[in-house]
Amino acid sequence: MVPMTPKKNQYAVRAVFELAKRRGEGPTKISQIARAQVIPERFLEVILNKLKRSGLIESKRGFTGGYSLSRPPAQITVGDIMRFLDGPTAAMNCAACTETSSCPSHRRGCAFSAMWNRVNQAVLSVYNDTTIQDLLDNEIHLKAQRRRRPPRAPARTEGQRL
Amino acid sequence: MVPMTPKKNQYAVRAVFELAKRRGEGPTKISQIARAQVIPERFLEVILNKLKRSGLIESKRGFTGGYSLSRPPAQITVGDIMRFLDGPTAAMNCAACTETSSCPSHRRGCAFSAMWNRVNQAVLSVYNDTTIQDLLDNEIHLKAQRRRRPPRAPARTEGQRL
DNA sequence: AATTTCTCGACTTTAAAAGTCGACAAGCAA
DNA sequence: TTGCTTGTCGACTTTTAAAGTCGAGAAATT
Repeated sequence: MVPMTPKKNQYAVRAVFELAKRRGEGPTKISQIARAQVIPERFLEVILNKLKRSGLIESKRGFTGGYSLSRPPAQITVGDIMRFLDGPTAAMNCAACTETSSCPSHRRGCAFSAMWNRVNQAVLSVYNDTTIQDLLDNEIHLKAQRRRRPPRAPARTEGQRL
Repeated sequence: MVPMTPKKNQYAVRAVFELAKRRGEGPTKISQIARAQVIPERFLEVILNKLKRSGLIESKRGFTGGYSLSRPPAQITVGDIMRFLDGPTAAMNCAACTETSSCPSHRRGCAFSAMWNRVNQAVLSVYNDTTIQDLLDNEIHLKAQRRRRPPRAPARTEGQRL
């Protein structure tokens, strides 16, 4: 129904999230992130390397090396990550109407373009409204919830918190 | 950035849209729809055949055969089409947290699940709020606009109308 | 009967995502 | 300065799902 977010993007968000969790502990190694977030290490390598060029994260080599966040989690949105990964190319294009040939009435926006734009905008809004700090806060809440209740009870309040 | 809606789904919407345009003219043949909407004919065959089982469209064989809409365009939403095509399976699953193994904190919703849910919900809302009639109305508006202006002028009011 | 159309399942192709690798460069520590 | 450890980089391979094709058959129509 809703097209799945690419794994690469998910990994990227999770990795940044993990860095946020460990902020202040000095650089975190790829291997640590990979283990904590269950991401294929060699693949994560590629992702982080690319992500570095966004300026969102920094790296250091050698024995005490690793990655670290370059700004506070509250100042990084999921949208920042997504936007960088997919480049400005894929930013605003309508699904059917960008390629001249595949859309019968492509001259000046077809009957569908408004809808595709609204979909894009809707997704973007969520991403841009969600900071890494928000995700961090979610985790804390969930942990507290888990501690308070008997283990393994089915989740009750799902999907409300940002 | 925003994952592209599958072509199959786009084709389906466009096909239903085309049927809506021709409502009242008797059954429309696959070949006609394919030509009008620039969809590979043999592929459209598969799509329409499947879509038929949703009850949204009807078919008739033989010389005067073809497809037709089974309800008024105002009573069909894009969501109806999407929901049927992807089945109830893909309906509500979070990107990373449905498979036990791929998400480190999968027990009762991870820090991310709320966000993925919000994305899903956002997209769904647009789809469910958009009827085929709405799309029809868009087309009429665009046509009128085109007639009123000198040809090939750049689009001005883009992405506002439903 | 002949033609036209949809029907159905199986099949092939294509493209992108996902994942891997080897060699190298930088930093630390003994 | 030698030898670890870590990130860097480009090229490569694998896997997967989407996209598209096909042939034979079944219902209508003339």
